[in-house]
Amino acid sequence: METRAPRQRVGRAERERQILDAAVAVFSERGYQNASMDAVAKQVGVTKPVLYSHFGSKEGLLLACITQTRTQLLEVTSVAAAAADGPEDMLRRGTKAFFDFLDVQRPAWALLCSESAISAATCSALEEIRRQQTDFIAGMLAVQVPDADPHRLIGWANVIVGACERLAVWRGRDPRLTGEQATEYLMDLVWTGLAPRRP
Amino acid sequence: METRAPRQRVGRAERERQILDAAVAVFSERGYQNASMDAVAKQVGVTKPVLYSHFGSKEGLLLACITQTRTQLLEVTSVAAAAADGPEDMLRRGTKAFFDFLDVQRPAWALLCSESAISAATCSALEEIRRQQTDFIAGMLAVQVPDADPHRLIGWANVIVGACERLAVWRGRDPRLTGEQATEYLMDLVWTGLAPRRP
DNA sequence: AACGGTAAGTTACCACGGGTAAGTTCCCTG
DNA sequence: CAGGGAACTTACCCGTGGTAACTTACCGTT
Repeated sequence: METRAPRQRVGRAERERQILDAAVAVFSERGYQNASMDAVAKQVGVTKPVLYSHFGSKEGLLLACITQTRTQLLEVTSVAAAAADGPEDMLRRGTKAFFDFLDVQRPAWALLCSESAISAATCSALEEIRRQQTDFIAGMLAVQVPDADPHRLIGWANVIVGACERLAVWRGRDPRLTGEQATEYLMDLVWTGLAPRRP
Repeated sequence: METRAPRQRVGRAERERQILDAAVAVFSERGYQNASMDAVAKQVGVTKPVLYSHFGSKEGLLLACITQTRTQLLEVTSVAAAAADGPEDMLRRGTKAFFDFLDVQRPAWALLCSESAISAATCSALEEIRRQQTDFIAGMLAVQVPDADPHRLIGWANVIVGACERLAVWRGRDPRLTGEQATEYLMDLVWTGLAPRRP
C-alpha cells in the first residue's frame, strides 16, 4: 500500500504565495471560468484539497488575487502622487502611475478587467478597488477646490476613475497609445474642466 | 408508455422572445453563474434542450441578451441626441437618455454591469457596446471640434463613456443621485474642459 | 532516542449542472 | 389519410467544484 510521498512540504505562508502566483497566471491565461482548480494545483505541484484548505473555494482564491492587486494599486498610485510638486502634477503622476502599473502587472490586470465579474462577491471586490481610488482622488480634488460640494467631488472622482478604466482598456487594444498620451487625453478634459473652479 | 404531452407548441420566433425575456429575468435575479439552464427553461415552461436548440449554449443565450440590450441602448441614445437643438444640448440629452434607459431596463443593466464578464466572448460583446457608444460620441465631438486630431477625439469619447459607466454604478448604490445630477457632474468636467477647443 | 501530536498532503469519492442523443407528439401538406 | 418535419421530452454522459477519511513528515517533550 505504498502512497507516493508529498513532493515537498512547505510552510503555510509560502504556500499561500505560491498558490496566489499560480492562480493569477492560470486564471489570466485560460480565463477564470475555463481554468480548473486542478490546473492551478498542478502548477503549484500539489493536489486540489491543498488549495481549498488555504482559500476555501475557487471564488475565495479569485478574491484573494483581486485583493492583492488592489493593495498594490493603491500603494503605487499614492507613492507616485506623493512625489508631485503641485496639484496638476499630482493628478498627472497618479494617472501615469496607474497606466504603468498595468504594464508591470499585466496578467493581474487582465484578470481584473476581463474575467472576474463572476458573482456578487467578486463584483463587490472590484467595486471596492474603484471606491478606494475614487476616495483617494476625491481627497486630492478637495485640496484643490476647497469650497466645492463634497458630493460633487465624489462625482468628479467617479468621472476620472471611469475615464481611466476605459482609456486603459482602449490602450490594451491599441498598444501604440502610450501611457503618456492616455494621461494627456484625460488631462485635456478633466484638468481644463476644473480650471474655472480653482481659486 | 405514456409520455406527458408538450404543454404548448409555439412558433420559433415567439419562443425565442419568451426565452430571452425569461433569461434576462432569471440571470439578473440569481446572477448568471448561479442561474441554471433548467431554471430558465422552467420559467418558460419548457425543458432544457429547447433552449439549446435556439441558442446553442448557456453563453450563447447570455450573448443574445447582451446584444438585444446593446441595440436598444444605441436606439435610445441616438434618438435623444437627434432631438437636441445644439451641441451642448446634444451631449446633455444623450447622457440623460442613457441614465433613463438604466431605470427602465434595470434587470438588463444589472445583468450587463454585474454578471456577464464571464468569458472572452462575453467580454467582447460588452466591449462592443462601449465601442458603439464611443464611436457615436466621437462623431458628435468631431462636429464640435472639427480641427482636432481624430485619435484624440476617440480618447475623449472613451473618457466620457467610462465616466458615464462609473456614474451609473455610483447612482445604483446611492439612489438619491438623480440622472440630472449625474449628467451635471459629467458636464462640469467634460463640457467645460472642451470649451477652449471649440472654435 | 523513542514518541506522540499536529500540520501538510494525498486518494477516492459525491453531486450538480451544462450539454446531447434518441425517441415522441403534433401539425401541415399533398 | 399517409408521411415528413418541426417542436419537445426523457434519459443520459461527463467535467469540475468541493469534501471526507486516511497518511506522512516534522518537532518539541520526557
